[in-house]
Amino acid sequence: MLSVTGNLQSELIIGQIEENTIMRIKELLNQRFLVAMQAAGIPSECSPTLALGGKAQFGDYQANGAMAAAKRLAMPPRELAQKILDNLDLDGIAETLEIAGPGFINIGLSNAFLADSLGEPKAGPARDQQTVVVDYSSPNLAKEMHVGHLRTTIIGDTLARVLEYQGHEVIRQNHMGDWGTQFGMLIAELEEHLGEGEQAALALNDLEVFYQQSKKHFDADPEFADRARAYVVKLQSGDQHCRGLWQKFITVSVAHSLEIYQELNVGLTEEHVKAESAYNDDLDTVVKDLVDLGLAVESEGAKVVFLAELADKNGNPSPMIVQKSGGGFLYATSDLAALRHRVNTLKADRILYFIDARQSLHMKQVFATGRKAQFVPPTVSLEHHPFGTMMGPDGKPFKTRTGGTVKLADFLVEAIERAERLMREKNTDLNETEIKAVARKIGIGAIKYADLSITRTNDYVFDWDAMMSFDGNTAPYLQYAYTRIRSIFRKADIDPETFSAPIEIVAAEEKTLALKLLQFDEVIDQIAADCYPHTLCAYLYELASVYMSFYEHCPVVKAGVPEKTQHSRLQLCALTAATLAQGLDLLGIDVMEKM
RNA sequence: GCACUCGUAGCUCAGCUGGAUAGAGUACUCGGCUACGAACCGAGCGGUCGGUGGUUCGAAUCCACCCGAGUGCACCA
Repeated sequence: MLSVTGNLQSELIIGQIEENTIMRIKELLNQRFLVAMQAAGIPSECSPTLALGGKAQFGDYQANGAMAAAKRLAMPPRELAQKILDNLDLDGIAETLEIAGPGFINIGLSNAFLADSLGEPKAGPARDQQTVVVDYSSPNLAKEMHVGHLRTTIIGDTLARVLEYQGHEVIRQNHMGDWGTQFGMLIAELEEHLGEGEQAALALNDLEVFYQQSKKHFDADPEFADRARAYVVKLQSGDQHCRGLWQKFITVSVAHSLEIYQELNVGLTEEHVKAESAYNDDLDTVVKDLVDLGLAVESEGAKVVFLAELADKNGNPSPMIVQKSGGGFLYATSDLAALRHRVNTLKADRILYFIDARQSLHMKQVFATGRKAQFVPPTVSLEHHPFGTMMGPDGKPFKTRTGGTVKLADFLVEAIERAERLMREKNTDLNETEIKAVARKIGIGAIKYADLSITRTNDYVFDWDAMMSFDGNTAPYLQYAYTRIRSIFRKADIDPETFSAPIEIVAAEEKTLALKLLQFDEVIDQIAADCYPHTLCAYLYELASVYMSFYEHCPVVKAGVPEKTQHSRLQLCALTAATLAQGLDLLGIDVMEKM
């Protein structure tokens, strides 16, 4: 029963929901509770605080806001909960509503409501579309990509995909390091190789070896070291010869990175490369502007921005050098130039940085300076989303047996080989080419999932065996769940892409699966906001687990299943397969028909 | 010294703006295939949430202090 006010507001709010969102159950319940709470005379600041039902006995969702509101109104909480229920309209949505414990309201959704919701076509999200710049991967081109580049590349790519899925305009920016001091040394080395008649591509066949060579050369030969230092200056001031050598080096190194991206199934291509050197011509201006604004001052010969907002307890401001005493620029300078480019030219509403947690202070400094200099208006969101380090099974940073850095290229090869070996241990009826193709999807998927499924900000322990065990919360388990579903459709000789039938929910396992399927977009919303992809992994794992229970208890194409039931279950299967594939695709992981 | 991050089952990890008896996986012990793919499912075992105080109807979650680990702190990126 609704009061007049409640009814009006109810229509208003409900109208908005149905107009502009896909079915988001939590949002729907939240709105209905808000209306009921207002009708019950509860101040609008009080939230219904909806949560998933912790346990089966607590319902599908629970509203926990009555207790806080009761305290505010100095009323017995259960009494207030009852008053909310009296004003609550969940006709056709909830089947059971009960007050439990000190004042929890447990909501049991109706089977028919869930079934109908699954039948509705998915509307595209109509929320505000933003232009989002996503800065990720950004390897240093002086060396080969190594495992340290994995997290930024994988997590950043997932967020780019998630935001695109939501309809935002995503601009990927690969801020490659191609302009550091080491490049003097590298092009001096390259010059010698070319002088001996070697081809650039050959000399640079192994960037890691090449780097070590030139470093050794630099340390051992003072004359070479002097030339290297001179080349840095000449390069940055536009000397044609140095620029030519540099370009040869960069071309090879960029190509190497692009190969890795392709192998990793990451959506970064040449068009997303916006390397440090691209901002070279703007660095003078950035510093000049900072000086003119009085933000950068001379200190010990360098131009430094002192940030009082990042001062320590003793009041010492945090210094950030934007120009060296010798006149050279640092990465802080090019980061500021990039910031301005992203705001002014790319028109970003939101700029996301997926960069190692060790850069946190640096990012804070860059953001603070960008704000103070008004390079970035307050309407633009600047977000550093840090991540931890990948550790080996010994709990120390992941290295080769000999203690060296692990090249990403080698790492990927090993993952695929391990996947192939495991496949051969199982009984697979795939032929040789199929095994190769599937092993690639499994190996790469396993690596990415191992990384994505851990809370981003924590260090994580990487363990080949755990990741490749194909048991528990791993990519292969999800891929397996997918193949099992597709197998049902093969057996029934039905095309899951075009199949459509009404859903009828009877068994408990069917309800659990239906509810889980409907929660997909709630999860995606959250990830788009907080940039923690592990919640998507957790969701997909739960979905697959719930499906497996359904699979055990609810026969589909076995003998004796009535056609109506069979079709309903096939529809649940088709939706599960589609949701798994969609979710994995957002993680950059492929599925396959058989494995 | 200062700053940031983190201490949850033997191990690897979840725990959403404070909510009910802290959850998964793994390991270990049982049970389930004349197969919609057992690379699976089910059950059991396993916890003083680093410690001590505080805030309140209610704390793994918020605050303070301590212990322990990692990382970063002006001319590399």
